Amino acid sequence: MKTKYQVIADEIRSKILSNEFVVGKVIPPELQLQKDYGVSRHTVREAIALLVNEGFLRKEKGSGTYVDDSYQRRGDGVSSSKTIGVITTYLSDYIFPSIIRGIEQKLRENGYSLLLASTNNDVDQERACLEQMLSQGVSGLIVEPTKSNQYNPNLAYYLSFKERGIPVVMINAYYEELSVPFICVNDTKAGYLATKHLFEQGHQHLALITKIDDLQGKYRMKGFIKAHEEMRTNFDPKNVYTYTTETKAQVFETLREKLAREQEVTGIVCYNDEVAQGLIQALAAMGKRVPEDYSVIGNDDSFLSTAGSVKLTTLSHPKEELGEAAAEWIMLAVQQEMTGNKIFEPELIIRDSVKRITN
Amino acid sequence: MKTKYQVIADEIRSKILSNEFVVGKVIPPELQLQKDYGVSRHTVREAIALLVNEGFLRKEKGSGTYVDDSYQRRGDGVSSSKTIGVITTYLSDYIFPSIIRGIEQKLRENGYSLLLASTNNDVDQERACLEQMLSQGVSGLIVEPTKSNQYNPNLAYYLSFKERGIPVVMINAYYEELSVPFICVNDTKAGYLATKHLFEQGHQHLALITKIDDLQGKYRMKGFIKAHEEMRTNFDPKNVYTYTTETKAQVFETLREKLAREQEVTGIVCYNDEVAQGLIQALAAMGKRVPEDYSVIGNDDSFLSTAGSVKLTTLSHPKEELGEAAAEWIMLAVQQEMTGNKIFEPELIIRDSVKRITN
DNA sequence: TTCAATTTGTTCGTATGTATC
DNA sequence: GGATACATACGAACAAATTGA
Repeated sequence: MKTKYQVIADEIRSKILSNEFVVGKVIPPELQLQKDYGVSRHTVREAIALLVNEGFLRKEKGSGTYVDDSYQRRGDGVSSSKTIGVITTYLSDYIFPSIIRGIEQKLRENGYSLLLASTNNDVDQERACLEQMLSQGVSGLIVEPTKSNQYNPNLAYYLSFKERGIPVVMINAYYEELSVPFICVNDTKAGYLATKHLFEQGHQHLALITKIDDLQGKYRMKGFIKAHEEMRTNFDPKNVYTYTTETKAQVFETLREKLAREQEVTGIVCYNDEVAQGLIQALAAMGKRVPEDYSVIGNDDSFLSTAGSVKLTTLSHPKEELGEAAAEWIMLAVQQEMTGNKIFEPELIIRDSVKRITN
Repeated sequence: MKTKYQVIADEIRSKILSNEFVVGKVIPPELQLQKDYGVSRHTVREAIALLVNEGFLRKEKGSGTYVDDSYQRRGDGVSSSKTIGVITTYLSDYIFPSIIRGIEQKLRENGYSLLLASTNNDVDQERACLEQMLSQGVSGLIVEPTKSNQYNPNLAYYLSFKERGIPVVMINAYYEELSVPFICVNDTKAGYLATKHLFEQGHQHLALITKIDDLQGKYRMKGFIKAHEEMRTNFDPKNVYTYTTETKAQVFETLREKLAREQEVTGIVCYNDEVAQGLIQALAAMGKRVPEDYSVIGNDDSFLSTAGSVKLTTLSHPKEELGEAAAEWIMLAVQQEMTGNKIFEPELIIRDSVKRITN
């Protein structure tokens, strides 16, 4: 269990790293902190002593306790000169290993080191990762945002990087509230191409399964809608099934019931290959086959698209290439050479999960 | 005027420097010093805290306060940096993402950072990685050895870590020339269990495909041989097919010719699931089916074992758990608490790629 | 310049928790 | 298990430096 003074020290450290306590300014006096945290002055002093030792604070008798930044230029962390931080949601799943591989490869070729952390798509863990990167003094940061379509409580940390002149680039998605450069796939187009392909194969009533806690899901839905508009077709909002990281496990249960009632639907656009393969299994459990009974289309061209019993029609994703692009971007940015956003265009990859329908 | 605790600290420091308090020995406990100097315990603790900070003393809870000599090598690598280097052969392939995930998870939970690099199983790249880790000043290193069964030209670097007091632990394999602690799977047993299972299912003539540039392949072969000895059966050395990282691509070509000539062989033990799935595809191209024509057994229980058309009978691998164990080991080692090697025992996982033969 | 308020520094006392031998 | 030794936490008092009225 953490001791009181450690907890208080952690909180103060967080406030420093998120720029709530600004470098060079005083923090509240001991008496105030004592009241704030409901502890004795001794305990507050222990916490402060810890942070002074770490180089986050500096005390001046009679005046106050000031925020210091000497922790950055101590031989403590890694030699910050050529270290790039990488924060992703997941490490071992899906296409993430490929992206990380692309980043690592490129960085090491150029003599940079890679400091890695993952958030498991949880904002509290994201905060911990950001604090880690700030204390380690990385010279650049590549981030895949956590829950990019929800309000993010860690924006202060990102601003903190900006104020310290540490470049940040986002991959796969970005926080719309924040003007941070990004390297993404054109997800609207991906959703559009998937939907259009099903229309072209003669499907008239489509469903969509999409994730709505991240921006990719939102944009893929946007493409789904755009294709409908272009076809001058209306779609039934009931046929849009949404889920989040937390409800992922239950999505197929609710879907089975609903799909049984919607007899018209013949084509289903999926958020990604993982969902598409899950859907195919769920359909199989209902006695429905792909592509005979339903046409299904995935996204990301992951190993899952060719791993299951049905080879998925899907959309391409740059993976390694995206990782390499992010690495190159950040290395340029560290040398003060800023470049613009980069957007990869997805392409349709036709395999076996879509059937042509003729009326 | 000097404060009381400064005076006391000065006296204790003098006693250390004049060898009255000998390096490595305990100094009198707080209660005693309190009486000696006629002050409160708190004052004694202030004095001791000062000296601990200067590196003259080291406190051990429940035991005592010891004289330390770390003040002599200050500014050196003794710093409390909390960065662990991780070097693996591959990042995005096979079971490696899971292992890395296990390491990352555990390290971050405990406030450590992870510096990542990969060698692509190439010793030159391994050297670059090791140099990077040394210059970054990591406080511990987790390594999956590159070509562990071949002479390694980078042993000097590993010795360099040892000299600097930076703990190193190897995972999956180790360099036999080097006495470095390791966390591995019992690969001999894995090979043995696989072979034994085929015997038990009635197969009498077995082949082995194994990788011989790493130790795992060597040990898995050892298990293969051990099972034969136990069965008092001879095996034909012609039926042992070996490959290396560089010849991996061609292994199935040579195998197809040879297997066509060896009519007796009905069961094949594979180095891992990747090879097993490749074999199944190569056999399919010859018009042979698994398990009807050949029984095949994989290793590592990777996602590949259930991804293909045939679900593989294989052997378990701890993956995440191994990563976590490595992380825990290195964190203990950084705190000078050394523990021994750890060996995970594999278990047989029966799926569909082995057929029972009756004569 | 002085003075009072504020803030950190030093020192005492006491009680309880927890690791080690 | 019990004694020892360090760890955490509370409370109180006065000292010393700074700040701003």
